Amino acid sequence: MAEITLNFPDGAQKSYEAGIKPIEVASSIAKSLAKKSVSAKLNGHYVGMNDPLTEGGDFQLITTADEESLDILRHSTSHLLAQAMRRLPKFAHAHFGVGPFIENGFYYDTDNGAGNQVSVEDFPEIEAMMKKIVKEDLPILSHEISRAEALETFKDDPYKVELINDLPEDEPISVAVQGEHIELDRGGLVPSTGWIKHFKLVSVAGSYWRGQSDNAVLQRVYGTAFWNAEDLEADLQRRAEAKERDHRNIGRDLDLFFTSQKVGSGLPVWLPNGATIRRQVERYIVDKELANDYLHVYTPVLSNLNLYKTSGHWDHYREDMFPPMDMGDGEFLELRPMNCPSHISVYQHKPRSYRDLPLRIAELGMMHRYEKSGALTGLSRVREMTLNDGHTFVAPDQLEEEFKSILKMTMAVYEDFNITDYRFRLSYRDPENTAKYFDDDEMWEKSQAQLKRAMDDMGLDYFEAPGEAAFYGPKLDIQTKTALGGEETLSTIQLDFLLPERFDLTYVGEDGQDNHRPVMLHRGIVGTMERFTAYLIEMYKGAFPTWLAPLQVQIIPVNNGAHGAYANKIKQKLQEAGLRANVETKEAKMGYLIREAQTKKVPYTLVLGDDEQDNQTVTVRRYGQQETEKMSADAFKDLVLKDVANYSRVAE
RNA sequence: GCCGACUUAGCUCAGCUGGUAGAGCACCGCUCUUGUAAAGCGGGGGUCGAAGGUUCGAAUCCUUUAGUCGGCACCA
Repeated sequence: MAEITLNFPDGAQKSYEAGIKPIEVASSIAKSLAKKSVSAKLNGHYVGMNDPLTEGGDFQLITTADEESLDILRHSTSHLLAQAMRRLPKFAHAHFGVGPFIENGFYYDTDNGAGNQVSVEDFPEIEAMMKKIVKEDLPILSHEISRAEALETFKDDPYKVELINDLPEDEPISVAVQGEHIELDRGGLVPSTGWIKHFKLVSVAGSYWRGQSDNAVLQRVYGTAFWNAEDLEADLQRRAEAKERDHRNIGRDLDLFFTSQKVGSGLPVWLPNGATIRRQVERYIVDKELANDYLHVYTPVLSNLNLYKTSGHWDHYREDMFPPMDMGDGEFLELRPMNCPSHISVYQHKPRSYRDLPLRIAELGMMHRYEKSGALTGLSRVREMTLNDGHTFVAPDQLEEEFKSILKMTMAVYEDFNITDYRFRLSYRDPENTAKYFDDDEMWEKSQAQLKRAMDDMGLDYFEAPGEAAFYGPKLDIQTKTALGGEETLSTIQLDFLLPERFDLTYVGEDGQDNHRPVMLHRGIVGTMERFTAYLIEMYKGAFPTWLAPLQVQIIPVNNGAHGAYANKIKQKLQEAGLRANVETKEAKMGYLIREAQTKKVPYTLVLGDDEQDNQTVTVRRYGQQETEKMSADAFKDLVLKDVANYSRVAE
């Protein structure tokens, strides 16, 4: 029998008889290792623990201690789900799409025919069958098959047939078998169904086959799995707690904003509390921009449609714009979907010299987009929004430096908000589908390289995302995760060689010629006020830092009659210092009022009675704390002012 | 926009197979009136998302429609 040589990750080499299984290799090293080994990798490809090794090479065992093992578990759980559904009469003839692991679990796309879709009500029955199959502890074995065999095996599964037909000619096709169930599969599975003990089906939702909106919609069943019950329980708990962070719930509980059918879908109304938070953010960012040489302007939300025809927005986004208003005299007005053409008009208003550059125009610009109904979500996806928009016009040789300075300002803002969880994404055009983008290969190559070079210069980590560029150029997007786990763009810096061309922007160079073409940078730091506020709500779970809190100080007189006047005096003192304070006059027991101040997450609660009044002091209780502290009214004022001045930064 | 689920008082929700609406919190009133997470009693409030239909009778069944939610697609 032939021998094969395996190279282990620690550098060791060992020879085995060909046909040996990873489980046997593991046992030869240590019994305990065999017990916790989930799968193996040979030369970077998965091999099941019970599949024979026919060749040597770099060999690695994956154990339950490896992060990767969770992916394997979840991938296996998706197969288990499919097998269980097939065993139930109701789903015996269901067709299956793909069933991969994802970040927090797995999903499987199913098609049980219109009107018979799987629903959450079916979950208990499916889960019960899954558990039964786990008990059967069916071995999971993989092997290669020919294309013809594969097509024969999956002939009743049209989606699988499509997948097989789309595999490149030279790609080997493998399947995974567990009991009566067979899956088209590349590997990375647990040794047997008995390994899958702790799992849960989470939700089901429609989803286009292969992500193409002209394809059929399949029912995507989501689930998750863990190695032990505690982790599963903790994850389900996390999912439930994430809902408590949802800005839509907090927005209602704290009276921040509402949306209603009466006003219109996707058109949020900012209540006083929410408006206060927004106003603080707006004042903050405008001041920051002014300090960074931005020139703030006001431009109309409504403009001549031709502006957007020239810019290309009309061509690219007509479907997502509000219909133009026909004024009857040949003029068409459009609710602007973007502010760039307005700021370009500012640039064009008079001849520009190279000495003016970089020219930085900024505005809290309100824009309207007719977002598809299914996309609307609270404040994070709306039809009317105000963008923290800025456009910088630079000479081509100033581009990289300006890019870097914008990025520095952005990161300084993040520090003030104590935003630490973000990633840089370089968004390039999709090389497979260049039709959606401005057609100038050289421009794309050059600007994408410039972007990358600037990031490398600054020594920042990033990932590259083909297909995420704007139609006019590549961009740097700063990505974050929302409370509910969604990926979201917080800030963006976009390179634009196109619009200066389209609008024929020029500046007078040192040579006196007014034929030099500037480059534009589009940037948003705190994004739209709507989305950013939603983000803040979720990040702080409604417990806003003092500088943003709608109400900063709640004052509770022990007795309205006896201490009301003193309470009002303190309130006035605080208000004169620019703070937001309120005296509670409701007739209620103190415990009740204290509780209310805490549930409304007011940063500071003052209780004022005889003692305070006699000594001109206040008794302070901070949000989330039980202890109280007595201090002079002035000391308290200074304390809060200092807190406000610190923004959200981590206290020194 | 697509698929599915949901829509009952300001909020959270109950209301079995059709017999014309209920709780808690909130709100208002009264009683109580001095110290850190819910005092007691009483009251007002809903054409059950909307429109059509079936029925002697519809919150409940059917159709259409709107919105919300979960995803997908889209996201300048």
